[in-house]
Amino acid sequence: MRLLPHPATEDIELTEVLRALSDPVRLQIALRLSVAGEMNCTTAGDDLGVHKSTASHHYRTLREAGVVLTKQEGRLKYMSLRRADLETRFPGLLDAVLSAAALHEAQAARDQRVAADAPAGRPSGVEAHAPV
Amino acid sequence: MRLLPHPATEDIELTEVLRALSDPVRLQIALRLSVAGEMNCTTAGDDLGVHKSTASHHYRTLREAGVVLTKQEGRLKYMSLRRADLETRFPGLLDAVLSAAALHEAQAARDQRVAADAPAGRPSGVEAHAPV
DNA sequence: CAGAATGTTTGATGCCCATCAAACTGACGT
DNA sequence: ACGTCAGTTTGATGGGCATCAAACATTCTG
Repeated sequence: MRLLPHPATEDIELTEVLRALSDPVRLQIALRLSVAGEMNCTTAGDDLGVHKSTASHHYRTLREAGVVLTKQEGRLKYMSLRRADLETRFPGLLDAVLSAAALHEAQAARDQRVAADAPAGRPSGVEAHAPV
Repeated sequence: MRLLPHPATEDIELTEVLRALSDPVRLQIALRLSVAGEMNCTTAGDDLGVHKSTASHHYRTLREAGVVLTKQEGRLKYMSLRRADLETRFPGLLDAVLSAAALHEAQAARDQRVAADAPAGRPSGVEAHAPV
């Protein structure tokens, strides 16, 4: 079992983590990892709608930002969130991001069902602006 | 007193917010706003080390992402964090980011003092890796 | 050993972004 | 009106990033 190169906990940078999580595909990967714990890359990347080389690029970005830990076992690679390290360095951050992402995903799924039920309906209350 | 165009609370997107805060300059602006409350752009952008047009670009990015609210009063523009809106949409997120940024900034300042005291010293414990 | 499975690496492409400089706009003071 | 102040807009530039396709490396299996 080999470990790929990762940044040390104290070298994880806030802006890098935020940038890593600001991509929809990578956020989705992180969300899946938070639900399923350890996953291999194929499982994590299934149905992401991107080419496998693109997914591989995202795995690397997440790893180099310090968001995930990757270890190789045989011909498979397993990723997991660096929960403890991130909690040490940026308390509450990962949970806040993942909770928000989970809610957002649930809402998106709801919107899609509504759109399927009433394809010509209004766009789900987006016109009710109240920016102040 | 005029209000500039902003996204509605329910239209603020997580990935946009994360991307907006993943730039060091914008994170610094957000941090200043969190300490000082409402600020005009000149005050907020002082000593950021970027050209005023670059700063203006960052103000717009923060506004369009839904992070700040901008209102114009005479020839000045005042920005403030959309704390309540962000808390509604992404509970705990902004506080986690700002706390982490504040700590990180304090650490950076400490590192700089240490570097000034011992310019040829070791690079402040970076060699103590413990990635597992 | 041959072949399949699991990712990674290497171009190539197109887009977006951070930055600066210079011109511009809108409001205020004299 | 004239000049100034505060900030925006408009190129221009350079760099990075997301994506795909194709070739590659490594490991397991028949």
